[in-house]
Amino acid sequence: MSATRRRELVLEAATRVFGDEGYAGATTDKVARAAGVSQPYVVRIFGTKENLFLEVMERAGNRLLAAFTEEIARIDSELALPHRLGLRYVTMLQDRGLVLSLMHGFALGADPVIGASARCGFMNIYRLVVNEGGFTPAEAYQFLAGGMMINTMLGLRMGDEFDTDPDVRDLLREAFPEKLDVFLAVTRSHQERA
Amino acid sequence: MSATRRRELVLEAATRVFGDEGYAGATTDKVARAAGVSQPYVVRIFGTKENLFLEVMERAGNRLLAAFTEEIARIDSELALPHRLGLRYVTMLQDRGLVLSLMHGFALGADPVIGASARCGFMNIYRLVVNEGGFTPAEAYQFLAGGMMINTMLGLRMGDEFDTDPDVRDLLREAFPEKLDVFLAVTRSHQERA
DNA sequence: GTCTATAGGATGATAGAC
DNA sequence: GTCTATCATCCTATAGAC
Repeated sequence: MSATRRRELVLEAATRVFGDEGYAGATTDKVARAAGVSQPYVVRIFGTKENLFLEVMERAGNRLLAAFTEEIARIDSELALPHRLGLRYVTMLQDRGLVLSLMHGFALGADPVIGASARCGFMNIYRLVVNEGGFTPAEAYQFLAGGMMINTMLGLRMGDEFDTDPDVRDLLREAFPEKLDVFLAVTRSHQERA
Repeated sequence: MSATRRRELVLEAATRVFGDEGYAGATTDKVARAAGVSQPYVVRIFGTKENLFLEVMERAGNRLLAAFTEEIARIDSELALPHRLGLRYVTMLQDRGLVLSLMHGFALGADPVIGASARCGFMNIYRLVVNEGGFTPAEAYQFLAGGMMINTMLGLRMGDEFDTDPDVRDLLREAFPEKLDVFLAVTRSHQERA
């Protein structure tokens, strides 16, 4: 297999593993097994575990930027842009690890390397919606706050309790006015842990 | 020193360490040194590292519940309750590790033990503002979303970039309409990492 | 490109003394 | 109550073969 193709496969596996276990909790061995290669080979490709995580975060950030950019460019919709970006974001949760890896990175701001990268990635989204999407700072804040709430619902696997707790039902209905089905499909399908 | 007093000291230290490094990233040895005791003694008190983290999360959740309960009971203020709870929350950021430890827990929903505890703690806050504070589900969602956004700004140590990036300034002004000074004081003081 | 073998360094937990 | 000593495990990274 070509180096770039293998690289991409490992990045996808790493995104899932980091999303579930966090940076420190994930191991290069788990990533390797998820990707179907040997542990030393993962290290060989990315140099260090830290670097692998940085690439996972960068890739996730770029995917979000690309999707939002695409949505901003659309002119065939009657819906308001904040609304459309929200729907698009929920759709992207299907790549569960993508958002979860970012969330783990967002909590590691104290780390000089990971923190710097995470801050940069976050601000890139802010800048996009303000500069290209025409959001006011207040609108951008509102939009990002909704996103962080969604991240939290995903991180908590809150969908697991949708059927058993009526309060969870109420809260999730509020958080996902139109895309509740997508959220539930994403959250409830898997169950892991070493 | 009495067992309960020592226990509390270790819990405080653990809250700081877990907040900075996350569950897996933190070590019982770092907690021990932060508390000024030996590593085996930390394990002796709490049994396992997992159990220590659970107690840290529980303690943090209870502190939030207590503060919000107190604020709900107040009758001498003209400000609306959501506003007052928001201000109160920002004040509590001074215990930086408290909120950060919770945030790390919120991202570990895939873990059967930690996830269950984290979901429970989160829903306790939701239930409090709905049942005791009289929030509608929509108001509760709005309130919690703001909280998650604040957590993210704290986790990212966004305050570090307040002076160097005008976009960060705009965003933080939006996130902390009145308590920006408190947030900056909390975020900028420390810098660590093993 | 990809693997096996393994070095080297933590880390959580236990045993047992004081 | 609290420590020192230590074991067993795990994990990142390197060496080197195919």
